[in-house]
Amino acid sequence: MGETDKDARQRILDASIALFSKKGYAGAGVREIAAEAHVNLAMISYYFNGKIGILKEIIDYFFNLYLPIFKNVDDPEKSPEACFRQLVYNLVQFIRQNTELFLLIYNELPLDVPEVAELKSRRIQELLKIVSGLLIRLGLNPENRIQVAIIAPSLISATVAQFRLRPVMKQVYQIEPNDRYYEKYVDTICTLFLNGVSGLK
Amino acid sequence: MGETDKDARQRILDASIALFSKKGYAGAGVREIAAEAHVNLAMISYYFNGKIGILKEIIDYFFNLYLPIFKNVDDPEKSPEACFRQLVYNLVQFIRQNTELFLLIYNELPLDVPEVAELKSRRIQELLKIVSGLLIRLGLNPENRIQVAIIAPSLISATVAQFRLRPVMKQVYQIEPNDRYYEKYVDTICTLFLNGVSGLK
Amino acid sequence: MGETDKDARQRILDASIALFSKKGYAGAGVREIAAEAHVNLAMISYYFNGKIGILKEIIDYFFNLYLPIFKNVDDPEKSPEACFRQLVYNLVQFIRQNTELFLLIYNELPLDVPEVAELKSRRIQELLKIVSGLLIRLGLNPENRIQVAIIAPSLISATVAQFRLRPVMKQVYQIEPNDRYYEKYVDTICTLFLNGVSGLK
Amino acid sequence: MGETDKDARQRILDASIALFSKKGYAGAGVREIAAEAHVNLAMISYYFNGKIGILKEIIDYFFNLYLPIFKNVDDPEKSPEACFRQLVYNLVQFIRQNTELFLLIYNELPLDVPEVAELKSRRIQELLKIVSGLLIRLGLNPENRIQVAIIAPSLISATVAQFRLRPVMKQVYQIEPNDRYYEKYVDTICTLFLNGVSGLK
DNA sequence: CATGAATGAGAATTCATTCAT
DNA sequence: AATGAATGAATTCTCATTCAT
Repeated sequence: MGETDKDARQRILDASIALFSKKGYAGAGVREIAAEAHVNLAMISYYFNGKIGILKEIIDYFFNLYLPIFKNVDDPEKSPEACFRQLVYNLVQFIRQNTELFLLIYNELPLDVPEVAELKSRRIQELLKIVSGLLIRLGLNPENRIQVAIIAPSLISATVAQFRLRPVMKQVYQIEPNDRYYEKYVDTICTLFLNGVSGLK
Repeated sequence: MGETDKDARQRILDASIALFSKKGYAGAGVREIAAEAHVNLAMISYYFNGKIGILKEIIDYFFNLYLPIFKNVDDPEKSPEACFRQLVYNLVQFIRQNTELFLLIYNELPLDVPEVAELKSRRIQELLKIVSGLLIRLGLNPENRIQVAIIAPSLISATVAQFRLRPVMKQVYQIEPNDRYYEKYVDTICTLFLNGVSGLK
Repeated sequence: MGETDKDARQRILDASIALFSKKGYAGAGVREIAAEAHVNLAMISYYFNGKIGILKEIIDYFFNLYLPIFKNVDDPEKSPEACFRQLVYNLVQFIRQNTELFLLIYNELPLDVPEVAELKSRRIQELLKIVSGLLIRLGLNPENRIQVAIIAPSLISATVAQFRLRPVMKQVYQIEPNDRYYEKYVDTICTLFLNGVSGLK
Repeated sequence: MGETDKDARQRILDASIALFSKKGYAGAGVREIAAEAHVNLAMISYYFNGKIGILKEIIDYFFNLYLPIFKNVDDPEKSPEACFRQLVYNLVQFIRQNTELFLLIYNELPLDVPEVAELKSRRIQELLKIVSGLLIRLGLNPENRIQVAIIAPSLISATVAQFRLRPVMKQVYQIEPNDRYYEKYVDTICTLFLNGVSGLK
């Protein structure tokens, strides 16, 4: 009984992530989700108290996975550069493994869905503080708030850019997104930002 | 009569850009748009053949404004660095002046709206080719497709990141987005990328 | 000026007959009609006081053409059989020359369009009385109201059946609807009914 | 639960038949149907996938009732005349018991509703082939395709004519459509066609 | 006469949710 | 826990008509 329960719940979450990611929260319907999850329509309200409940749960689920990535790279034994490289590597790995989930959050972030506005805002602030702290430990001047404010989100946006455009990238650049590619990817982003930040110091 | 015509059409477009930008294409309703534009509901179908027609027109309108930005910075008289700085400056100016329009396109880009899929794909490819060409003229190795493929979208995403998060940025970093701020902004992004790219060569 | 006027009016009528015939009165829209007639939408109200006005005019136009067919075959010089054959011949010729108009009236007849109910009813009664008189002159017993009541509409329905099913008839029976075919058609219907009526006497 | 289901579905079908028959498919609205069926508006899409789905179902329902009438009269024990009389009798009985359904199909047949065009065409061809076979077994020359092609649809149209004009018939001929009337009706049509066909042989 | 814009009512459909079972 | 039916609001779109020019 518990088994079936958990299954259905999870199937709804999985289907929602896939569909919200593809069509946006507003663009995907509960019927669609129920069909994709092989679940009766009414189960969505039963488990999540409506469509918005799914989104709330996804947001929480996401940040609980996502924030640790940034917390775990702060290793005093390693050089700041190594920490930074580790962060970008972890970030790319995370996005590769949770592409739909990540894009869904990234795309919905700036959209106005009143019911989750507060929730989103709180989580993003948490995140930005962590990233900022990290950049300062990498050598940026903490007095120069603007610099930090610019580079922190830029880093994440720059990293995610590939994944947002994946379908187009394949066509335009004939890229095959395999392990080797993402190795180069991490390396390029790291070099770009590490050299860039050096120049700013 | 021509006056009224242009007015109503334009008001619909303006309202749509504002609302699509805020709530996403799927999240904004035609009633809302009509109300915001002070226009009768039926005028939307009259002028644009339905909601999707507005989006198509917006996409075309956007790219017709946007692409020239990239085409116009290729001045042989100037150094590559100057060209690059000019590009980022123009880009930031453009986004500042068309924030909602820009964010709307940026956010809708990866979403699946079958009726405009082809249109979007075609325009993005156009864009990526131009930006890639620009980066190569700036010194990146054209043989190294992957590098170009990574940096081109990263540059744009990094630049737009501020605008996507503007409401949060104010709270977290106490930033006042005025002329002076954007001057620094352009400078920071340019230095970051120019130094970064140097490191990659 | 009068020229253009008359032209536009007539084009609206022609387009309406074609479209009403194809899609029914309710199924055809005024925009469609205006487009087909190469006329501005507002002209329909101008000339006909709205969509229903077109239908009224068509009904009148039709019966003013149609009723004389039945009146003109009552020639005392000819035998009743010859008169009957003349009637069916004229009827088939009329339908061939005004197929769309005829089918439109035939199909709309039983439908409930309150605004023209009275008009239709009056015209059909006129018609039925004429046909009944004709059948009596052909030898049917006028006392036997039921017989007349059955045969009069049957004759017309039987005659029009071909035209209603024309697209299907071609496929099923490989019929080519040319002059020769309609000669046989008239002959068959006449023989069928004349022999049939003889048997009933 | 099965009860309620079947009831609502059936009530929608019944109401649709009544209204489509009265006003035509295009002239009747789903709101009207839902009201007449005492059903929530959304149930129409729920059960039939929209208005057109009702029509499709009605067409199928009709022909599944209607075709057997023609198949079941081919009794080798009886004379061809007896078979023919049986057919007309069955046909009239069927139309009396399903007047609205029959008229609806008859009236919509020639109208252009793209979504059901193929469906209609297929069913009518089925029907015509059966009726043609029947007429040939009744003595018509199978070589004379045109004769068969004319008489088959004429028979049905002649038979249905009364029902189409029922409101007018009452006024013009003071007919009371009771059992005795329809007995005479069947007899008249049969004599008419049997004598008529004899004359053609 | 003719036009394009505008209107408001109504069309069909879809939405997320709820209910009884 | 799970279902299918049902609901009512809201969706987009189309309708016939009218108006100012």
